[in-house]
Amino acid sequence: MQYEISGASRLPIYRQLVEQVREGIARGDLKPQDQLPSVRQMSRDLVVNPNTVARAYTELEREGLVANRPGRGVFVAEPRADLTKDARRKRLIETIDRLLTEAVNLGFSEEEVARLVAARSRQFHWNTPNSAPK
Amino acid sequence: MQYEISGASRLPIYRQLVEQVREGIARGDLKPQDQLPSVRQMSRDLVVNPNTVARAYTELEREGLVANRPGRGVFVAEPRADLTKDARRKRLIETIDRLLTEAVNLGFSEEEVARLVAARSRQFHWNTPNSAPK
Amino acid sequence: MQYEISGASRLPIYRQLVEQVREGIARGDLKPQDQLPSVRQMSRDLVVNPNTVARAYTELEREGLVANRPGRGVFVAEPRADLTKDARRKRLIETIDRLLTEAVNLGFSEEEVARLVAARSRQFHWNTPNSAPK
Amino acid sequence: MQYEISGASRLPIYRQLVEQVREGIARGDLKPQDQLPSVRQMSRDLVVNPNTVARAYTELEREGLVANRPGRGVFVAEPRADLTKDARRKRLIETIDRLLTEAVNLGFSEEEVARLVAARSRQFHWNTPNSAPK
DNA sequence: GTGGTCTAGACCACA
DNA sequence: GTGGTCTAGACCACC
Repeated sequence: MQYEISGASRLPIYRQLVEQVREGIARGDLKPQDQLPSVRQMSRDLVVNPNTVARAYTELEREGLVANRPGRGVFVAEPRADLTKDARRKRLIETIDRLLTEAVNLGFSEEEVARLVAARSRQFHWNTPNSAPK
Repeated sequence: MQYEISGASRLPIYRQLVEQVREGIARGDLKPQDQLPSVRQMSRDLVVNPNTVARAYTELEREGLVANRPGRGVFVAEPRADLTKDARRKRLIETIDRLLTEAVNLGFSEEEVARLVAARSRQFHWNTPNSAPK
Repeated sequence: MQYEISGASRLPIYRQLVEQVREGIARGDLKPQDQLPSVRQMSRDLVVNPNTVARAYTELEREGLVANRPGRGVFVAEPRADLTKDARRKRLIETIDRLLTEAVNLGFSEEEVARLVAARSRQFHWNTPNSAPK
Repeated sequence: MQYEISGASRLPIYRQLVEQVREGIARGDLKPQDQLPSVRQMSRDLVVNPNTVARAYTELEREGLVANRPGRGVFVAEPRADLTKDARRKRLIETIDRLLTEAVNLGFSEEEVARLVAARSRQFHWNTPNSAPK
């Protein structure tokens, strides 16, 4: 996978990295057990401070998306479901409401939003209903 | 409308206020020309500094969602749509991708997301396709 | 670039700063990716409160003219044009009418105004018609 | 002439009035010696505080655009030229530069601006070069 | 070092 | 009463 930080973004560098990994996993570009570049490698590639990369990895580990195996590297974790169905629903609904708020404020119609969501969905790597954690 | 701020949130107070007003407008709880609580009133209610409330209102004014009328109060503005279709689309798609990323990471299926989006949509106050800015 | 604020002006300090940066960009004295003086630097130079400078920068960011990169500084943004042609036209015409009103009240003739506008135009850094947003 | 205040404007009411009279004179809708509505009349018509109207008239008198004849009313003044040609030029150029700054920032081309200025000029009531104060 | 947020408290303009 | 501006000074996140 290709990582890049936009010096021009208002987003802190470490957050840009976190987002890219999160999205990489969601799109299926990163699969469980894939190894991420080492902190030093990544920091050289992107010309950023190693501390900044380490911080991004720490954040991702805290979320359970990657696992740090000391001495060997950082790997994409197996999907876990440490949250209850209810907690996960609640979290998703918050994000959905934020999306709908923005859509209404921007003047979109309900249909346009549904259509755009469906269109973008095709680019993601969905769990089959069966494999979804219960 | 009821406003509340949570000290526990990672979101700054003024952003929490902005979000709540935005959502109030999107849900139709706040209608054009409705008066918002005065800066001082709100600052007393929420026990925050008046400057913090004023900052939220200023931000909302810059977005065109409210109009500050010095000496008279702050009011919900008539909906405008100054942004090009392109700029608005781009902004929405970013939010959609964030949503889908989170949904996949949380283990939801494509259908579940579509269903939840449709369900939550009913609580919002959509523009009719005709009145939507082109 | 040289910045200066006049205590005698009826314009608030932060607006004076905003105007000067806007004009600097329009004249081409400030180019995309140029770094502006840091908040603290500028506040020392002009002997104003850092908050006042920060407010000017925030305002400019909301207009899309500069980008604030936390921890790194404030930079001139790449030109964007998110506003619809209509919204931009309306805004410009308001300013034009204010100009013409003043010109008439000051006793200038139509030709003098046109001539002066043309003369001053040469000092600005125009978009080529092709690169202008449609 | 018809006056109106937009409760929705961010501009103070008295300034809205000042602007309308200024523009009325510049467009030729108000001619020298025309009588303006009395403070009480105007305050009733627009449903605003008489103090607010009085304040607008005071401002206009200070600018020399109207003359208050105590006991008889407020009248549009004869065009005067109490400012030197140089002072008037300087003032106009400031406004022109503000216009050009905004035009460039909004992405207009030099030609578009010249065209728009010419178009709007036709709606104003220009002094003939001869009658212009020297 | 950079910008971002918040508080406390002051003074002004507007209605 | 309303909002708008400014200062002083604090603390935090980021690089």
